[in-house]
Amino acid sequence: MKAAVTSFDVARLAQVSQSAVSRTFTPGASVSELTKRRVLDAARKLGYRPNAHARSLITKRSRIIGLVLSHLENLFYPVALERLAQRLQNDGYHVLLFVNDNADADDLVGEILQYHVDGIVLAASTLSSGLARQCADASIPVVLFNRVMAAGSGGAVSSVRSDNVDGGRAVARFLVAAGHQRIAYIAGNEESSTNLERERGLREGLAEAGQRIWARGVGNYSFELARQAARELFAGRSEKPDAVFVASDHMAFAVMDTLRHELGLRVPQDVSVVGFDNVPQADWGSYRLTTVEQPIAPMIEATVKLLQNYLRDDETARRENVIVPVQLVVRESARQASAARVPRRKRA
Amino acid sequence: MKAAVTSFDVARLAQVSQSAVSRTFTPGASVSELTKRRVLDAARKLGYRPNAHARSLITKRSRIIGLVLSHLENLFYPVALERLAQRLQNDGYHVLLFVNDNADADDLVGEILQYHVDGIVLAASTLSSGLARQCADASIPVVLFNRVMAAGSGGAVSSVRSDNVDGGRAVARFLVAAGHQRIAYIAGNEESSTNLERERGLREGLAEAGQRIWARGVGNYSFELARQAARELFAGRSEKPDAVFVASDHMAFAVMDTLRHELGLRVPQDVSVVGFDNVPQADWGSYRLTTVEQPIAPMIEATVKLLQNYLRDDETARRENVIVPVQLVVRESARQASAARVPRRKRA
DNA sequence: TGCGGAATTGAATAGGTATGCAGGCTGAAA
DNA sequence: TTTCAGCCTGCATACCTATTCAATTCCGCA
Repeated sequence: MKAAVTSFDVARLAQVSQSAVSRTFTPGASVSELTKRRVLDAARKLGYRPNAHARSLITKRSRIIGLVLSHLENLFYPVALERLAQRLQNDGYHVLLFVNDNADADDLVGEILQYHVDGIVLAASTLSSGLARQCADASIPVVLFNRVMAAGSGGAVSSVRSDNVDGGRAVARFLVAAGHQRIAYIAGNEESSTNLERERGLREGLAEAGQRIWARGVGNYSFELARQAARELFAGRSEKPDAVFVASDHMAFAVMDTLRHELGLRVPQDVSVVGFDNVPQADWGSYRLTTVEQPIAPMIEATVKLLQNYLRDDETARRENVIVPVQLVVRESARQASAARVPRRKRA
Repeated sequence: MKAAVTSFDVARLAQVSQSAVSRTFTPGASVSELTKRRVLDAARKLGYRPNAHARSLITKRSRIIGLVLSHLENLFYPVALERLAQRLQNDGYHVLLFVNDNADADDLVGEILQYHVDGIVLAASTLSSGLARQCADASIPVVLFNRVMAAGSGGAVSSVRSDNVDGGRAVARFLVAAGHQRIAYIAGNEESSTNLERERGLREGLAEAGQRIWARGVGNYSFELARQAARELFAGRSEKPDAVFVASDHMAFAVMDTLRHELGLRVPQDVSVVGFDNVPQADWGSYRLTTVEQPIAPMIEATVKLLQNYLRDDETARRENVIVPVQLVVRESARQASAARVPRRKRA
């Protein structure tokens, strides 16, 4: 096993000092063209690369962003992950990934902190206020992606999310306009901010028309539980819902499959189904799901901006809550208002 | 901005030497219960965590695995990623993630090497032989996941993949047994080992029955291109294929949607469709896709084992190519042999 | 030719931890 | 009581790089 090649090895071969080597690899440092070239030559011959650990030890910048993720089976997250990683790579940052299927991420964040990351993005769980304060103390920006912290649990945690309330409201209006009378809701994780906000929006929107949520099930953002919820909503009732708003596309697919292939109902003729997220599959021919789009690109952009502002201004830009506007994408899984018929959105 | 808390701070508060602090956090080191407790107390009060960079600088072990990924929109990869990350976390390793949509990963691996990772998993692209040798020189194990290096391009690179040839052969036999006469193939990326092997298996299996691939399209593992390929295969021909083997589930969904909702064909009555991967969606009611299962759990297990063996034995366990057996999962997207009818596989 | 300022350069040090080494302590065996 | 092994402990050092500071070189200009 060869010993790792260090800047001293390169310096010796290039007949310069170690400082010169370091400066060659530090953008903006003062080195002449000549020595820079000799250093780069020697470095290439030896296969030298600066040691990121030693570097971040002294710079106090690791150029690593910690990312906590879960629900990878819901395409929304892989797609967001891909965008975020790409975006950060372009800025010279790297992603240290943690997958967490438990409730809270405290222990994981503990591990992340060992790496003295430059920032943390939480797209899975939320954070205890203790850990949040610890991150603030260490001047590490934390951004909650697609979720928000329970009020009162202080700490300097920012968040980026889409306008869930407005999305829910838009769905309510859309369904009411189409003449639906018995609108059901299938919830995600009951405690999650996304679910609470979407349901609130739905309720408010229905209230405008003097309606209420006619029936309710819980899918907990899981495919299987959403199937189960759909069965229960439609089984052994004299009157069944005539529309279902499902808190995520991923669950909406489960609901559509169950309605069509298990309960023999037609979508949208017998039941309208509307989802939330607009994942790629929503556009697929088998579903053509009407849904609320969470615009990933702006959400990622906002996330990166929050991190960078914090790193630049150091301490000023704290605790900002960005809300990105959403848009209803109308496809064919839900009945449309017959009066003013909207032209069908063309398929991509 | 508070200065980071170091082992010296903890030592001072706990009235011990810095060595004692270090030993407290080094499993198996020689510390008495008493001092250990005092150190842990002090550490908790100060919120101290060992600095991973400094640690890996001296240990020469970063406990980081570099992972290069792409095609996140194909659920096979997110699911594999989730499993791998979980598995490594349990062993105290962490994943440094790189997303790459270009052809080769050389520049990315260059960046990875800066972090002196303990291992590299490539699930996206493959490696130039130059970089491969450089990794070998640095004693960094490299495992190709779900792909294999072109023969001849030496270097100590291991690989884990499923038995693609056998899978292709199984599909051929299954389709032939069902009486299909005009079997088409829709390829993935033409140069990828997965595609080459799956197509070879199909060809061999058909040859057993005196058949050949009746028609062929290329989807390049993309949803949109697979749609396109399906259109071309079925448009303006007097005779159309009566079965299609698609090189990945992800493309197979596109093909099914196009056949059913655009070309008005019934699956499986008019055309049989078979995929490869067995991603979760294959079990969904709208597709019920007959497909070849790539068993993720064993593949992940093999990957981790390869890495660990290398790290343990240091230099011995190199260049091993693991092939995991596959299995045909029969659902309803393909016609079945009428003679010996197989009982339909129950839905999960 | 001489001079001042700018541009480069090298020596030395810091950053936070693990670990070899030697000394101190305890307890048990003799 | 003496001796010796076995634990613990602290000191000092190494890991690899970025950066400060002082010294040196370079260049144009008078």
